Amino acid sequence: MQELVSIRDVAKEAGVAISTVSKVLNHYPNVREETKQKVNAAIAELGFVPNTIAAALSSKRTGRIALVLDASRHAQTVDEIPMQYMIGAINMAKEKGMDIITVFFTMIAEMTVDEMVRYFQSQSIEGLVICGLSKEDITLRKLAEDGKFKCVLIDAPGVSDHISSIHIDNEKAQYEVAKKFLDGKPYKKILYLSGKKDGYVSEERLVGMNRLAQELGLSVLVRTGNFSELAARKLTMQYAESKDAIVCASDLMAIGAMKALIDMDIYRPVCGFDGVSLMGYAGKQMHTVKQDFQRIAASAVEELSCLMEGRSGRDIVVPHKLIRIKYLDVIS
Amino acid sequence: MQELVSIRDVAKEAGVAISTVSKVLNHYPNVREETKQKVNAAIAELGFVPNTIAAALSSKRTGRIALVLDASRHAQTVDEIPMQYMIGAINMAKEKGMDIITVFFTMIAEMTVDEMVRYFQSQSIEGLVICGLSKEDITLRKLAEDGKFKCVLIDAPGVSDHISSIHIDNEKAQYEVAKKFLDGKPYKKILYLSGKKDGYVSEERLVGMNRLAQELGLSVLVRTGNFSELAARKLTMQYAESKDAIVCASDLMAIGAMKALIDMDIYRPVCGFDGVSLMGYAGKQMHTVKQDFQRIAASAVEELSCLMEGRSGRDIVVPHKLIRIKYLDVIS
DNA sequence: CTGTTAGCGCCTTCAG
DNA sequence: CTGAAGGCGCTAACAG
Repeated sequence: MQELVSIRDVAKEAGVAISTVSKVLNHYPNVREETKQKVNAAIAELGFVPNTIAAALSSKRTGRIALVLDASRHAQTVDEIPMQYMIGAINMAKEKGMDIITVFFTMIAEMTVDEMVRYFQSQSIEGLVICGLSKEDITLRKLAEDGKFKCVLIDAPGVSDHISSIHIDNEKAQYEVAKKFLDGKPYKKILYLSGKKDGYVSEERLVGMNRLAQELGLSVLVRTGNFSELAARKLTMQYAESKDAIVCASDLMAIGAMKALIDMDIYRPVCGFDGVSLMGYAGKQMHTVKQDFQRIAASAVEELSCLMEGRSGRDIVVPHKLIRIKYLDVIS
Repeated sequence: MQELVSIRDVAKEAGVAISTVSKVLNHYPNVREETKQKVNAAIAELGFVPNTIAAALSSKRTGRIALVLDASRHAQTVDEIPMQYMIGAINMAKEKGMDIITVFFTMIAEMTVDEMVRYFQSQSIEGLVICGLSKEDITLRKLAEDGKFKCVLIDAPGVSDHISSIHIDNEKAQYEVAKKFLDGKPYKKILYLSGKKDGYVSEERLVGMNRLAQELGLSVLVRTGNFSELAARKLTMQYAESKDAIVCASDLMAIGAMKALIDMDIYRPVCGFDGVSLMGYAGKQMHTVKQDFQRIAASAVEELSCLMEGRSGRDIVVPHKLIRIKYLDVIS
């Protein structure tokens, strides 16, 4: 019902062999310019569309990858970050001529490593971009390390021959944004809302914060907010009164903190991390790191395509920016 | 590198013919329970994973669909609605054993109908779920009507033998939410921020609003906000002062209006439409229609799978709810 | 109810 | 540089 014209027809039309058409399709080197022209003319003439399914079956290379992400971890939030990842990844995949499907953590959460392998194999997936793998996701971690699939981890370590890692310099970013926020100000007693207890990025950010504290002689109370807006809200209500300012390891927690402060009817400056536009809706102008999630995901897909061509895994650090963000506006 | 065990091996292991294995795999009726057991045992034993690529090539049925959506139309917003669509669609696709890819309007915006057809054909796509097709998207509309692909349109009309439409009753929803918002209140002069000038859903919502106005004897000033937060902001600044209340055809416009009112330092009640959680961040409690975008997308995928099995297109109206929403909370 | 036999559309050695 | 031939893993008639 769909495919009417096949490589066979093109070959006939161009007066060449099937394999020759295949060769020009796949940009093989050894084809005379002249025949290439003929073939391309025939392709255009017939409106031929190569059948990727058949190509995949034959070549054993599907060019299919999966974007694995968490769309539910933060129950109370909007979905800006995963959406940005998707946009970046999907666009890059298209550019690279790869096929990409999206898989949510929840869809595979209950599976064993083996079941995951089968699931992805049955989909003919060759590579994975995994966003925000946490230390607790041991099954997924094993899947990555297992070696059946090439992997790019966003915001998680674990480079090997078939795994790359891509992330910002969290330590530096936290240091810088907090410094810009605090330096030269009289705020000395800081409430720092950290992410996860043993989270990869959380730990790095905490190191950055501590380094700054040392440097500026701050006293920092660290509390674990689990990247949760609600937890941040509660912690703020509990600890903020006696502090001068609040630094958060994520924008979402910054929003929770800020909303809490409003409800408490006290003012404390708040500093975020991520640069989501949702920040602009929270009320006032806020300092934050700006992560370009679209670009990060795009780079991840690019890296994955390299891995699939045989290159070895590597560690990629992408740059970040510092901004202040407010409703409908961004100030760099 | 991936598929080690094939249907052939299973057949050998089970001591049956290849086609028999295929039959149990595809749940054909005429297989003796006993042999079915044997085959399944062999499958489990060998950890066999059917290769969907080969199956698709052979059967000419790929079970692949595309979710086509707009992730950029409202430049200034977060991406809650498209994300909800994706989650609903992807989960249902998995449940139905279908393969789903996401395509953004921007990726195909410049294409002709023909190019779109080829693009989807090359991806072996058999059906499309198109979200928020507007009257201006004539190329995409033609693609849908062309008949090469089964289509389900979310929030756009156009039922035919191969096209279904799915949406809430916009007229009723707008009537109801505005009624709940206004009935029994002294607000008589209403500013109504409509969506698009000739938009499908916009027109219906406007009808609902007008019906209510008639009924309650309201005077309604209608202005077109294009579903834009910024436009709503401007219109509010321009017209709100002399009005008693503002009714908006989308949550995003409601937020724009509300933020404007705050900046103007006047108070006017605002009513929204959609029920996005972003509303909760905008400041105060707001009335709104609640659309369950996840369910809508899930139903769309389900409907598409029916279409692909040969059923004719139809018009599906899904129920909506009315809620009041505020930060981290929903009041029904 | 089960096995045999052609392909699906393309890629890929291998001769020519 | 080009063509012929043999699959990739599976499905779908058709025989048996």
